[in-house]
Amino acid sequence: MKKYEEIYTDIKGKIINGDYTATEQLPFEKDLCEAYNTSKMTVKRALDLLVDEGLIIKRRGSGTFVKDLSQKEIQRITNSAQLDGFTANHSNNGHKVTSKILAFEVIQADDIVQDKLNLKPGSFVYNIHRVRCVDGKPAIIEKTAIPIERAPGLERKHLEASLYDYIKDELGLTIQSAHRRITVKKADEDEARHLEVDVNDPIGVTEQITYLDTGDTIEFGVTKHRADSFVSETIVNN
Amino acid sequence: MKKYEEIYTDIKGKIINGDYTATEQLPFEKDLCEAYNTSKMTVKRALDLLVDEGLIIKRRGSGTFVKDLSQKEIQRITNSAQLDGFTANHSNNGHKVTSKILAFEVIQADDIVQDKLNLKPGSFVYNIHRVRCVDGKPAIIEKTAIPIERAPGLERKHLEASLYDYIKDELGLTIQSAHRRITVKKADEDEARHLEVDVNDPIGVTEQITYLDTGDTIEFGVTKHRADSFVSETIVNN
DNA sequence: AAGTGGTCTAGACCACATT
DNA sequence: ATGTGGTCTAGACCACTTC
Repeated sequence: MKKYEEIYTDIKGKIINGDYTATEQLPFEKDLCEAYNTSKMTVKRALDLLVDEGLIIKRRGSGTFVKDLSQKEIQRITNSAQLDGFTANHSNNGHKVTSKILAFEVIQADDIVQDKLNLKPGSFVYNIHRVRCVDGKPAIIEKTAIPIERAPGLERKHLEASLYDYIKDELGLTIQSAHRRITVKKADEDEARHLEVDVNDPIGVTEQITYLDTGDTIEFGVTKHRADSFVSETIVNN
Repeated sequence: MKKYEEIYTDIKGKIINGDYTATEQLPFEKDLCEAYNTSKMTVKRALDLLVDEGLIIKRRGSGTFVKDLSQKEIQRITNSAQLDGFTANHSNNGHKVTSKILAFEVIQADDIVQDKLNLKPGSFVYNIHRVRCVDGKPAIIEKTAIPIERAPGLERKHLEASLYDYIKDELGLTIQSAHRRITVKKADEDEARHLEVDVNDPIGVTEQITYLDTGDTIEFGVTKHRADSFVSETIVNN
């Protein structure tokens, strides 16, 4: 493990278990350098990770402090996993994820998909339309477009399990990032039927463009969530 | 301006105006060091900002590349402002923001507010309840709790303009970060009346804890958005 | 084997806050 | 004046990709 990760993990642990409490001042960087027997840049990097994560703040001239976080807020920050995909996200919590496949076809990308995936006009994509269930209850409707040349050999059986696993394990590709956009709408008849809610019930919509570590787009997805299972959490630093 | 910011700004500009196009390889860090007459760590830092922002990706052993972004996606990334508050966010776009104050009082924090702001039991907070309008049309309902001891002298007139301006300019405090949570709900009668929508119409809800650069909480706010004016965009890196 | 980005160092100097 | 964190350097060595 990298040195800055060790320091990061160690200090984070001390915040979680209460060795460092809310608003408490951490040791100075100088002292942390001695304690961990390392250089200033490395300590700074470890602390910056904690700043990004929302656990601490730094003030030039004064020092470094734990944020004024409630215990619940610390838990929330600690348990967040962002880029794992629907299957992993829920099965890690002991739930069973299943998929009902409504459509699986190869079509020409429409204007929106073409733009989002930055494809040439007339490009073909897999068009996948699934209802994802958690413990047998429908949770989301997912429409996914994947450029055919980036996922050759995609089959129906992959859709019943995890698309992300197929991309990672079978294609050997690495997902690097996702650009997300969240909106809200009323359920239309289709959505209501599939999600087992009433027409006009509120729905959380996540649009997502997913990028590989090559910089190429791999997926454009629109996900429609039942209101009762939709939450999105982020931390914004200045 | 800091050197890494200059390099960051320069390269970002070249991506925006098309000097570097989608999927194109950037010069090697070594060459950028020469070009900008600086050291490796500084170039690396500039590039890492672009990675965080979602514009480029780096691959050890291979090089640095512009992501496969559509022109629209580049615009979206470039125009995002996160921590500015409602007033600034909309008036910068040439719109007029007004506020209707529904409540302004000092009360004891309830359990939720107390937890979110990490206050001691029995603490007092300003309780502010406003409808915010853009160009005369209601856009959001905002309930805000502010610990009284952190914002002494808050008056009604500050609420008609921007609360953030008051915090920044008159109290001389600096906002450092915000922890956000987005959910979805049906409009109840109150919400429908204030937002001028129908009962049970969908509503986007943003809960936000705002922190100062001291690490202290300054605000807990719950914001209810009309569906037609609600969007939230984020970039998730691995 | 050569070249890429990633980590880490030991230290200089700077900007800012406190005393 | 002292001490904090922030920036930057010049270079060593490492992990990984490509040839």
